[in-house]
Amino acid sequence: MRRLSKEPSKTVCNAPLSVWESSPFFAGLEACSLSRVQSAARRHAYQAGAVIFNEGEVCAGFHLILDGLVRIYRINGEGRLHTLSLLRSPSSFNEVAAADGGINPFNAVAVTNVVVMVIAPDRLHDLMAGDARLLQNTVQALAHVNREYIERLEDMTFRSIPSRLAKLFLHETTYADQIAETPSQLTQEEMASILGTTREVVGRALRGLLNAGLLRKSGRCFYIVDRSGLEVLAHTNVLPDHLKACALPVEEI
Amino acid sequence: MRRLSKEPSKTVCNAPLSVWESSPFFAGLEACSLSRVQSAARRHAYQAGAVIFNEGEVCAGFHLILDGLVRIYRINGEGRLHTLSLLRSPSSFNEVAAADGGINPFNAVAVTNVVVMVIAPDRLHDLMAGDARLLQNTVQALAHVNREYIERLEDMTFRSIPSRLAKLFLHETTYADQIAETPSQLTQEEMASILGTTREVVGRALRGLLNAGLLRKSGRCFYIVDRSGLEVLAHTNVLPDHLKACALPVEEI
DNA sequence: GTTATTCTGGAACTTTTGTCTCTTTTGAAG
DNA sequence: CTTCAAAAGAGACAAAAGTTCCAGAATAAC
Repeated sequence: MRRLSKEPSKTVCNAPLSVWESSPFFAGLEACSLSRVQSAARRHAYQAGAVIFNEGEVCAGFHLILDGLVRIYRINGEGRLHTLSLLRSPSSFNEVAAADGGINPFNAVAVTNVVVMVIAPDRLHDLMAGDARLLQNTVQALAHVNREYIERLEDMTFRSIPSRLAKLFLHETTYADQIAETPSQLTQEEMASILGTTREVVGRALRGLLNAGLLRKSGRCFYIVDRSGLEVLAHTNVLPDHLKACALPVEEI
Repeated sequence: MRRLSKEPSKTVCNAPLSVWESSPFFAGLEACSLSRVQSAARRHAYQAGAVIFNEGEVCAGFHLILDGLVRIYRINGEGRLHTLSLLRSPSSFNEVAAADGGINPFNAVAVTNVVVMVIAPDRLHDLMAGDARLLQNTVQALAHVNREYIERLEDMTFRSIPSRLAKLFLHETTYADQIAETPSQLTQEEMASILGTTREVVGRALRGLLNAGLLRKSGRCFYIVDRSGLEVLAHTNVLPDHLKACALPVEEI
């Protein structure tokens, strides 16, 4: 995880209001309403690596990222980790538990040093009761994450790993809002945890995409060579015919 | 799909109001508000097999099932079908598109003859604007489906097919609200489309569960023999050690 | 009843993914 | 510049899932 940049972004602290306004959750609120929201929020800071909250615990509330990178993930019995998203400012998370007051549906850790604003579920309910626009925004935001999960579910159900990887590089729809780093910055381990597989498998798939001429590599970074080829792979689950020969291991050509 | 019962349920028509009241979406609304909602809804009837709406089309609105069985599904490029849920009264569907006014995120077809009440997204927005409780309910409902999708996503990411099958039989959390038929009534084809795999693979997994003594079969119906064994399998992804020998093909014992 | 259709059982095989192991490369820290 | 740890490359193998095929059983239609 070395290559996820550890430097805090500088832009935020100069204009803290803009973070609130640029979050779809608080977009379009009247000034007085927004300041009520802001005074209901508590500031929390976490060191790199620190746990923000765990899955299954009583609702940790709504979190808005001011600074830093946050990993949202689940972990299964065998210890395999599935990264649902990597988020940075002005993204928010845990809207679902904040909305229904239930347990946290996933884990959150600080990848870098992180600063978040937290609104407790009770406070959020009060705020929503007093501001129809905020409630509207919540509905919109929940609908949005919902669509993202449906998309992810279909990826896991139907798409091969090379196909998911192609999609990650294109960071289409599903990943666009969620993955904070460009794919070329991610380690293979990191990609594997996003795609729900292992490092070795990602490595193999990357070699395939290189051989097929869809990507090229410079140092450890990958760059897109053939965007339309990646799109075909992402959408159809198979390499286009005219690229198949290139994708074969060298000795079989 | 023969074995999904085609008989309409009888209970509904006698007390149409109760369907509205028993839907979490409309629970707790004041009488006048509820009747406003009801007058905003339009009744649609579909014959068995008829398309209710398609994925990607402009929002078909909020649907509340009065009678019959509805399949919610997605389909991929190669024609494989993933059944997201099988719903009957008083379930509702397409809340997400109704809430954000976007395109339908999935397909819906009538498995049996179906009667639904449909509220157009604009009308729903007006209703929500005039009733805080309805808006609250919408938030709750969206949060709920969200949790279900996170759960399904993890199933697809981490669980083997025997494990998912065990979960289907227990119809835990995720499936409890969604799967209208008891698993023993579903055809293997149907189970496969729910689990995101093929009929043959389901058949193999079922034989495994039979051999392991977790299920027994009578005619074409399966019954649970060892609930705790199924739970272990559903949660850990592997058969408990003391059952492994039983699960081996006969000639290897 | 008989026939046709749908559903199931199951073998044999291919492909994909996961696992294990090892070496090599890279970049960061001293 | 050297040393070290993390990351990547890669082969060999195992396991799981998908595919193809055909035969037999159950149910619905006639």
